[in-house]
Amino acid sequence: MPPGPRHTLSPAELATWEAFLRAHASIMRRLEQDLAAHDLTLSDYDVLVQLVQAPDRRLRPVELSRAVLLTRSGITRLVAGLERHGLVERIPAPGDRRGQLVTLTAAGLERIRAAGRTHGRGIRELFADRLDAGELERLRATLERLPADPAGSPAPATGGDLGGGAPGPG
Amino acid sequence: MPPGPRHTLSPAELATWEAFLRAHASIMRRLEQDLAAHDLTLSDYDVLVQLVQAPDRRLRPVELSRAVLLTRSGITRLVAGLERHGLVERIPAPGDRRGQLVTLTAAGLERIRAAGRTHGRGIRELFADRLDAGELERLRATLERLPADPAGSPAPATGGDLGGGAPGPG
DNA sequence: CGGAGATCGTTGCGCGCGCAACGGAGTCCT
DNA sequence: AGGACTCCGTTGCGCGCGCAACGATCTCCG
Repeated sequence: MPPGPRHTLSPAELATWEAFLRAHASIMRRLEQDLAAHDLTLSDYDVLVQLVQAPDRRLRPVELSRAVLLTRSGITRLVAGLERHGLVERIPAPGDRRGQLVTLTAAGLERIRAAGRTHGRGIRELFADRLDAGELERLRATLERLPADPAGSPAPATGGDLGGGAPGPG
Repeated sequence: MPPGPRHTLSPAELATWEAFLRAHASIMRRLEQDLAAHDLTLSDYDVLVQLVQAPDRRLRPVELSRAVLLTRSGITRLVAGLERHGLVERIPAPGDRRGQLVTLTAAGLERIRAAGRTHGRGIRELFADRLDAGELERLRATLERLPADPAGSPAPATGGDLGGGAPGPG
């Protein structure tokens, strides 16, 4: 009974898969701890990064939810927290009375810059600096053959709010 | 001002890092959905797998917490859920009146076998089958150069319960 | 033996987040 | 104009999980 699609993972496959999980878990935990020193979660960080990169440093919540791995409701509450801490402000969106614009404050800019240095250093220590140029490039090529879908199944154009959902990679 | 340790991530580094995050997020979401069809979370699955592999298919909760990415309190509640669904039983641990043994029931065994097929197929589709043997081996070698620490900083032998914590990779 | 300290499982609390549903507002089509 | 969809941000609810603290128990050592 030669090859054909197996129904078990080979030891090599299993070992690689486990190394993948292990590496991700360890790195993320460390990065999370690092950001905690700046009083930020990883999601906070992602959102603030989107804001610094945005034109005029302002974005609609729904755009944030598309750019980051969070639903609209998650964004609502996260932004509320950032606002309480004075890192962002919410102003009514010009030309759309439903929505608002989330804008980065000076304090927010300072915070994300400081956190960004920490975060960048962490990624280098835990990830980038451990791989040489060739390894890095091969890793990228390999990873890009794995799934990178933004969300679950696409949405049929049904009724109300239903839809493919917000969470896409960050 | 030639090389020296930079303070920014190069575009190549950033792209690889992002591919890493993206791949992990997409794959995990899919695997989670697959397991939901068996009414299990990823943590449920991990715990059940530990049990099938254990001698006599029974383990102490504290051993589960060491084997899996969960604290003792997480294990308590997760096992309570599994017990409610009849997948495990808890019996007093012989020789240690503090603790118990979590044992897999027939239903639990059946469930983990079915879920295991689904899960294995998912990992193959999303991960293993997308890489050829050489790629897989190189990926494993690369990933094993990244952190794989079980927990945060090691614990000084202080007082009471404090300690490096339970969560180790799963 | 007895006491100090460590370990086990549990529990109260809080956080982060998704899902579903809502009212208000925009858009499109007749 | 007006009705039907669609989209926006918010909110109530529930889940999963860590942290810290507790009582019960085990262990080690004088």
